[in-house]
Amino acid sequence: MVFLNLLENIRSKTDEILEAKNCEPVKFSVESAKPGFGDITCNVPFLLSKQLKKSPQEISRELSEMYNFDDMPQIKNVESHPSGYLNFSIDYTKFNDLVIGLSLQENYGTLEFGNNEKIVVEHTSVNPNKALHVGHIRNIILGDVVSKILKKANYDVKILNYVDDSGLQVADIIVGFTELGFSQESPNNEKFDHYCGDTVYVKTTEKYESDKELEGKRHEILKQIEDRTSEVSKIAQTITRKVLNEQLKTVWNLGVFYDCLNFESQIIHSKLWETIFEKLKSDNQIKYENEGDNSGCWVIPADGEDDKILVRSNGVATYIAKDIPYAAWKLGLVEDPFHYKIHSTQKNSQTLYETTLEGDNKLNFSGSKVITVIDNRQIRLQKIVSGLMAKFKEEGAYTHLGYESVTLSADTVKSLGLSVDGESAQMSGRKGLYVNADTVLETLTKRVYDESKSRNENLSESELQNIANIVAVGTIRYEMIKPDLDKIITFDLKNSLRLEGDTCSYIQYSYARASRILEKTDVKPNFNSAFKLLSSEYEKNLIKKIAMFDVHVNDSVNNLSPKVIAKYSYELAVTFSSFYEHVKVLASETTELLNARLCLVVSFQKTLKTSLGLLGIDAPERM
RNA sequence: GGACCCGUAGCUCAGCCUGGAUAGAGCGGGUGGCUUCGGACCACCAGGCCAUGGGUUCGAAUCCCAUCGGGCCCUCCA
Repeated sequence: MVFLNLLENIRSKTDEILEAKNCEPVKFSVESAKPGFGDITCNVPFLLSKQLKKSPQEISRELSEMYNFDDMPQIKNVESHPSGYLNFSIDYTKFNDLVIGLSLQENYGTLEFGNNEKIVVEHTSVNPNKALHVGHIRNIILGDVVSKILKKANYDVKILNYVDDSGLQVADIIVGFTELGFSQESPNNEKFDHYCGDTVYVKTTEKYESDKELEGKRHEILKQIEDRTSEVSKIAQTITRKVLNEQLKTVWNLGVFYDCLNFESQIIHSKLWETIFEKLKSDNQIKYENEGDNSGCWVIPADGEDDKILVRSNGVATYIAKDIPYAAWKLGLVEDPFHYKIHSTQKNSQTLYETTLEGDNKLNFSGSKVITVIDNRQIRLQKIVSGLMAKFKEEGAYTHLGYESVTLSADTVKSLGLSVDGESAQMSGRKGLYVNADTVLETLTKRVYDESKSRNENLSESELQNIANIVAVGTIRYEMIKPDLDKIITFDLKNSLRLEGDTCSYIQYSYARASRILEKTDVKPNFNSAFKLLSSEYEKNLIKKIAMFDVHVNDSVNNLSPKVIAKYSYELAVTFSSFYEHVKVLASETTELLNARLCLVVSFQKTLKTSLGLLGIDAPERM
């Protein structure tokens, strides 16, 4: 910890001063100051104004006299600003050594939040009947980055992907295969998930319009899928597995990996629901309706809303009745009915497990906390689930990490050969209104490849491919993480190809430039030296930005907010770019200064790499 | 009808959780900058009644209420 420590020390010093003055405790802030107002700022004079019946300015003056930084050499002084703030200045002649030293450590920015507590993150959870589209990417990347941030905060994170292999959407493509005669092999080597989504699913649901009898078939098929011994169920198993495996390839290409796949069909089969159902009844969490619209149903009350039906009058459980046992399983509230077997070895060579009802291999993928990443359209249901879990466990044990959906811009819709009313449109699998994740990644990779090739004459084919991949994946990730969770992302194919300004490639470029500096000199940075020579504004700004990494990690963990790290990475890159432009490292006047600056460049690189690493983005040496 | 989310520069957004100094970026527009580490860059200019109206407060883009505009959810569908 660097900056957080500094803030914490100033805070406790301030607390001591307030105590000495016999003040009532107040909740004041100590935070990094805006440029021109010192380095660190505290607003406590404003908050004491009423209590002490003095102006903030007066209090500020009084307090500023009472600080003593003998045990905090990194703080130079504190000044009382005419506005009333207390502004602290950093003594960079001391601060530099501390920051540069710590930034080299492997665990730089790591915080102790989790105590190695087990926490489950579930994300992706896409029906295995189609290819992933840009909307799914937001879910996947958010889930992945949140897991990485939690790991950085020392949680033991288990990542799950729930495979809904027995829903109506799956039944729809099975109808296509069994009733409409679609081939179970994709034509022309088309990726199987694309074939199922783009052709079978769209064509089948289209046919429902004109063929009501066919539409009735889907429910029949759905029933047969749920009977694991049926022929249809076996076809469904084969098809969904094939689609899932293609989906996983896409996900792996984005650098996302899981610990375990959970199949809905097995959850249904495991009778977990029956266990939970009894528990809900005996705990009086649900009630049986004898009259009214819901007569004959088991319902669960939702505050401020209509009751939600859990079990229909015909005795069949609704879909939310699948979510509840699964949530309870994730929290380890029920005896684990599953065994585990290896599904595959992922692209990063990490083993991926899957649930199975056979075998005897026991593993544990539950956690004392659970985070479920699902878009905000499901917020109502997720509230019911988390409300129930709070009653079984404790408040906050089950968290729904929600986010707004991804829509398509009018231009992008038109490029798909479809029409729109407004400026954007919700994606729809049925209407074929979506952009596949693979398509986006391929288009972007090509774009980066061309760009990089035009800038580098002497790079080999494999180097270019590697750069294109790193930058393309980074760009998609960055664009998905950067906006607030509550903001709709309007995806525009053309706009997504931007590589200038506030983009991932800008950030990565700053890293590549740093690499060039280090490469062009024979001097090996010697960190066993003093860095007080780094005294220009550009150098101090960069050091301060490097130091503030932990502040942002802290913020992003506390608020489960990945975008904080995206913003920090960009700011760090901007600060370096300015330094790069104004401080000519290799033209340094003395060897001491050259060495100090080279060390700063290394420090920057390490910090940026770690920060980007939390976003799952690679930093290229050259691009 | 009920629930939730959004509204900040021409456009896309940050800041709002945790109220405080001069409301920040990027794109687009305008100007300047490579005989010096890579121009995917840097430096600068123009552009804002922070949707509207009330309230709380010494102080509101930020908290509360209402209104308007946009989105989304609310099936014995999954």
